[in-house]
Amino acid sequence: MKNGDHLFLVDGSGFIFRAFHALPALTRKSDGLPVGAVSGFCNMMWKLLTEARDTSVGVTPTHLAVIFDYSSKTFRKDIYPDYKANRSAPPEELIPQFGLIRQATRAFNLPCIETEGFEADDIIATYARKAEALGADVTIVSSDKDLMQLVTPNVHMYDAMKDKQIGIPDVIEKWGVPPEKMIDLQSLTGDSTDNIPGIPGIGPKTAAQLLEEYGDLDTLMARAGEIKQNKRRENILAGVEAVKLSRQLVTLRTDVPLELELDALVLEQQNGPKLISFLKAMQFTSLTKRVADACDCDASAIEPSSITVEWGDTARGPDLDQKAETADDKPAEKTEKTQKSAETGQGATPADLVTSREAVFKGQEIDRSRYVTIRDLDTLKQWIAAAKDCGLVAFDTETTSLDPMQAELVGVSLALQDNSASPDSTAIRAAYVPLGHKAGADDLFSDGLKLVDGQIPMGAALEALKDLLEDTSVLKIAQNLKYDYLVMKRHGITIAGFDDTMLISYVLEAGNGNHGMDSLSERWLGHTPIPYKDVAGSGKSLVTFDRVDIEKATAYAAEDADVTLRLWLVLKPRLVAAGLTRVYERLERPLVPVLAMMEERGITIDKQILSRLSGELAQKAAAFEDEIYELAGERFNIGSPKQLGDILFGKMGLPGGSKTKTGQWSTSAQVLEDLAAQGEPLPRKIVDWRQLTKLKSTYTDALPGYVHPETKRVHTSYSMAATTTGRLSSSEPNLQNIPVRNAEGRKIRTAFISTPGHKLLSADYSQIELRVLAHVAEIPQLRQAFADGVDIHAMTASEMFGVPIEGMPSEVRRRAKAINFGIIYGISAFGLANQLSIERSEASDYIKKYFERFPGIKDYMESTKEFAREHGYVETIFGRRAHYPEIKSSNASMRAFNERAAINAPIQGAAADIIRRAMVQIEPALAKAGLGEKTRMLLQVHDELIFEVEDEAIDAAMPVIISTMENAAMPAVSMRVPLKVEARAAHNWDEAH
DNA sequence: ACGTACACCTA
DNA sequence: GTAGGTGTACGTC
Repeated sequence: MKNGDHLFLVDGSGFIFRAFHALPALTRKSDGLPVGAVSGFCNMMWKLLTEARDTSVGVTPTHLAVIFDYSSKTFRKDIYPDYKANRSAPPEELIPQFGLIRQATRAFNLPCIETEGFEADDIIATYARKAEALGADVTIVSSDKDLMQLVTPNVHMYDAMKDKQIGIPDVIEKWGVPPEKMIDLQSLTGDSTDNIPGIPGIGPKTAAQLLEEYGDLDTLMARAGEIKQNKRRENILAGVEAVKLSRQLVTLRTDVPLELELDALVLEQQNGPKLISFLKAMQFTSLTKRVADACDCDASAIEPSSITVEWGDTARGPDLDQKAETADDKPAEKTEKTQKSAETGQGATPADLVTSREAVFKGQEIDRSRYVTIRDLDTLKQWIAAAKDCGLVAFDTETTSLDPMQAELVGVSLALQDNSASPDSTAIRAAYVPLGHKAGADDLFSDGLKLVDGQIPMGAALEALKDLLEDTSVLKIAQNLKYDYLVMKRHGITIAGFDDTMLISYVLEAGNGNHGMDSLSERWLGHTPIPYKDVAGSGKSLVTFDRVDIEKATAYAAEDADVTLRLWLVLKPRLVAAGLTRVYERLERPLVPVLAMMEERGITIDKQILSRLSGELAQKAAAFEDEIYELAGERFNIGSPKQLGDILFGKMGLPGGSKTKTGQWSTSAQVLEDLAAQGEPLPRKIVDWRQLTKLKSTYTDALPGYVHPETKRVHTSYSMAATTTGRLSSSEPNLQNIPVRNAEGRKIRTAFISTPGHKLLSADYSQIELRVLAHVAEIPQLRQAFADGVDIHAMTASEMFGVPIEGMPSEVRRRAKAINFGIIYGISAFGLANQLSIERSEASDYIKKYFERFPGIKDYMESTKEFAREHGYVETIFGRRAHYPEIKSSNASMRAFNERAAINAPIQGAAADIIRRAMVQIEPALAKAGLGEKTRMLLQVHDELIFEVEDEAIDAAMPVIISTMENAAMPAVSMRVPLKVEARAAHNWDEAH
């Protein structure tokens, strides 16, 4: 930097607050995301960059930086713990804009500067003085009086909102003292917003007058005794210490360590498309147009960029910015021009919210006496209006069943931040709206159940709630929202614009405990919510929620909403601070409506097929029972491992293979197979009997019981937050473990059928986990094999054993296949030996050989373990984390187990991420192809998606589904290995698979 | 009535 | 060797 250069220093943090209050409250059209300050910032930056010369600044910048506050733990806080202590939390609408303005800065290709321990003002002061010393001119884009001490003949300030330059005369005019006396003046006056003490009774006018009279602060303090006014003299004499402290606080530091030198701030060429991409995402149409014109770009050809906000972009269609996202643009991570070290941030940043929110809510007593019951429509409407005003409401439903497909709505609860007391109040109010509480004897001798008086009619309440729940500009917060989503969907309401505290917790802490509301409440709020059984009883005395009296229900239900809101306030900033917003917004939140729809659709099963199968299985099992009793010489309960063990290893004296951890003889299939191999007839029959009875009890007998009385279909329930790796789980019934591996079991799949005029279409990823492994561990041979489409297990065998692929014995391939799977599972010699029924030493040799042939695998395993030990978690290529808190356990087997799991998680988890992405993208892709009504996704089985497709649409749907799935990793991650999907359609699941 | 162990189904 | 859920037996309360 040299004489004649002109450095612009933009006070980013100051601008945000100023713009927020000064400019109209603009929100993004599509989803109500508040963007007023962002808009003001972008307009100002564009103006500065393109026409600064024509404004009152009068010069064009050669260097420019945007400076932000980073840490609330500044050196001022060390000097004076109460510094900025009475500063309130920023308004909710401002919160998402802090991050957006940083993103805007990067979109403008400008350095975005923040340094831990210092405020933006100190950084600005340091740059300004350095530049000045080199002979450059400086313009500080800010109107903050705290910066006025920096003004000199070469350093000006610029109030962008008033388009007014501020020089020495302007400072004198405004404050009555020249810039170099601003420190003295501020030391006397103090600053109530920053909690800087100063002298009571002395404001800017008096301070200026005193400084004029005595020259400077030191002289004034030395001669304070001469002041005539009694009160003023006393105050000043009593405030010597306060003035000293204040002077320290208001004096800007000019020695901040700078990571970016002045020369690094040189103004670079604008990247038109990058900027337009951001502006389009913000939906700033007129500025987009101006920028496009100026840089001669075709804005319509540029995709909106991926932006990350703390909350509010809920209504964004799942594919809106999907196409423009890139793997390198992760949230809250360093970019090359961002100086940032870990730790907390300024009142505004997520990191600071993490600290402050936790401090407020952890252990804060929850006052249930404030909960209200809403019994009339007017009051409900008032609450809804208040919710709209806040833009934020916690919501919960109370129903008659845990199954959302069966549940009848009994009431809803709401919780709001109570802003009536003061704008930054952390008080929360919550209410319960009973809608379907019933009372009366439910027997033959009475009139039966009657609705309790004092409840809003269901229809009217739903109509009012619909207005709130479908309004994307109000963020609905729920715990396990998929449940409430389905319940409300069945009542004609499609919730839009939401956050789910369960999913936020899952993204933050998968692997650390569960994510149910009660445990989250204990963990984060130190509060135990009323147990459900205290309200509805348990066991024999259990009643459905509609029979709970309304007063009790209010305490329970309102508390749920209250706790949910508190959890959100505590957890949401953590998400941003941890850089996990993207995982949450891409892989979790958009899946909620998708899964809800899948659950609602269900799948048809043919009860007759199952019933016939059940009969066959019963007969076959009975035949085995006779033979078993014959061979055993007595009747016993074959299903009891204990009794079976006594027969086999006690009475019959067979050689016992192994014991279970409780000391019982193991009767596992493995042990029985071994005995059968020695020529014993009984164990084989036990194994076969078990298989038959397993199929009967778990599938053919149980499945018909899950057929919904009205839809006549089976509606599974997916859990989004059950696994550590990111996989879904399925229950009631579990449709992810329907038999497939042998002919007898596969018959059960034939009972899963399509409705007339449709077929079931099954599309599954081929070898997805090995492909992920090839990608993450960068194994050249594996990548090549997948690129060439060769048999991966045969290739492995060939590499390891030197056997040519042509004419390879199946046993050789089988071993290689087991090893490949073993690798994914975090191989151990013990496990592999078990799997292949070979000696440990032999398994050990295989593993050694494998590592020699594929050294990248060993590297991957070691580095993954190291990462897990260091961080306590591992990450998928999409950024999802899986936590292994026991990875450093002193128990060797526990430690080894955690290491294997940690090795597996990035592989299994990435595969899970990929299919999640596919699921989010698939319905829009089908809709775009005009197949939305004809193709319905029904089930997910980890690497497989099952659709029900109209016969005539199958040929069109199949390529859409295949390409969406094969490209699902893109563009977030560009896989170095192709993904392969195989699909087939048939009348039943067995033939389709 | 509820929790745990065992066995076994899936990817 | 990874990740799940469910049914049965059997213990405890």
